[in-house]
Amino acid sequence: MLAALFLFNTFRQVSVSHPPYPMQRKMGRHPCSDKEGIKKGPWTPEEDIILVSYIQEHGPGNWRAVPTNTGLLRCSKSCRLRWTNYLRPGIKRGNFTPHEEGMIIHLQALLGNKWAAIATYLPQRTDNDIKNYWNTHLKKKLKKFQSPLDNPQMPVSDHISTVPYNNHQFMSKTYTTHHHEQNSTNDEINIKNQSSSSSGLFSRQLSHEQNPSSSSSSYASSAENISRLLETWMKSSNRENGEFPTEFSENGISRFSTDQELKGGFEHGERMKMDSIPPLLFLEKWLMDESGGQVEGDSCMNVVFPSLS
DNA sequence: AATATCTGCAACCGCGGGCGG
DNA sequence: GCCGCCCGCGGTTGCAGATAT
Repeated sequence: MLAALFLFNTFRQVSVSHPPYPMQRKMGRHPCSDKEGIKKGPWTPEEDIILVSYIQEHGPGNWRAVPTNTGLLRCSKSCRLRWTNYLRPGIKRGNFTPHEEGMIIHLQALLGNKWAAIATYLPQRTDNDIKNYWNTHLKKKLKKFQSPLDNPQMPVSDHISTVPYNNHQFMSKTYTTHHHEQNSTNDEINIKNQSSSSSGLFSRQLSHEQNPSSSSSSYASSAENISRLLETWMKSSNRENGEFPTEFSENGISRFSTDQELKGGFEHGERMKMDSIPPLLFLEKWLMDESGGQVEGDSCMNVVFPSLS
């Protein structure tokens, strides 16, 4: 337990003095809060933990009260954004699959830049992620095949269905079929109605939406997000003083592809890569080792997030 | 190796809708 | 109906890292 407390306290200190996140930077104008003492820019792991702990206890919403009740020096808007775009349970990060790409392309063609509406069909992705992916990847891809779009006789969906996406000709079959069943003034409701009576991709997606396991306030999922932050710090600490185990595997599968990966860590101010970070199990294992087996499973979580116990 | 340019994406801003007083 | 507050959305910014020169 002492080791665990040491871990948490050290984490707090390290995250403040040597944040793995980039230092706070200036961004745009300052209306959300021109008030003194309101912090902006990237969130630190410490802030993330405070926010997640609070939301776990009180649930999301009433964002205005969050900064007051947590002591976070952030405006309510920033808290909400951090939660919905990053810390919220069930968020999938990393590369978009061809399936997801197809969904986005076709939904964008149908709905326009209604990212929130599009995101409802990709429950694991945030509207911000989808928007970013569209602006940085898909727009360019589609541009390459823009010449057919100059033909005004051709429906938009037909143009898009001609895009030679690697392995998902399924897009053409499924989506355009649905699209042709309706006129050009489709809206979200029409799509839902269609999908509910078909066995296509939309319906599969919708069935997921109707059983949104990810929408429940699953602490485990939320903890996974936070665990990423912790693990990054732990990697960094390991590099500096070597007091963490160099390998941990579960079910015979190594959590780290290489020793170098584990020891790599991040330089101060280096930007964090969220994709390649292993789960909370590493933290559990280390706490267990350090505590002689006294801290494990839920106890681990209680140590890291004492407010939840 | 040094510098310039490009890319990805977290976080910001302003606007508008919903709601209660 | 008006006002203020809260929240969600879409567009934009600016930095870090990657890539090109």
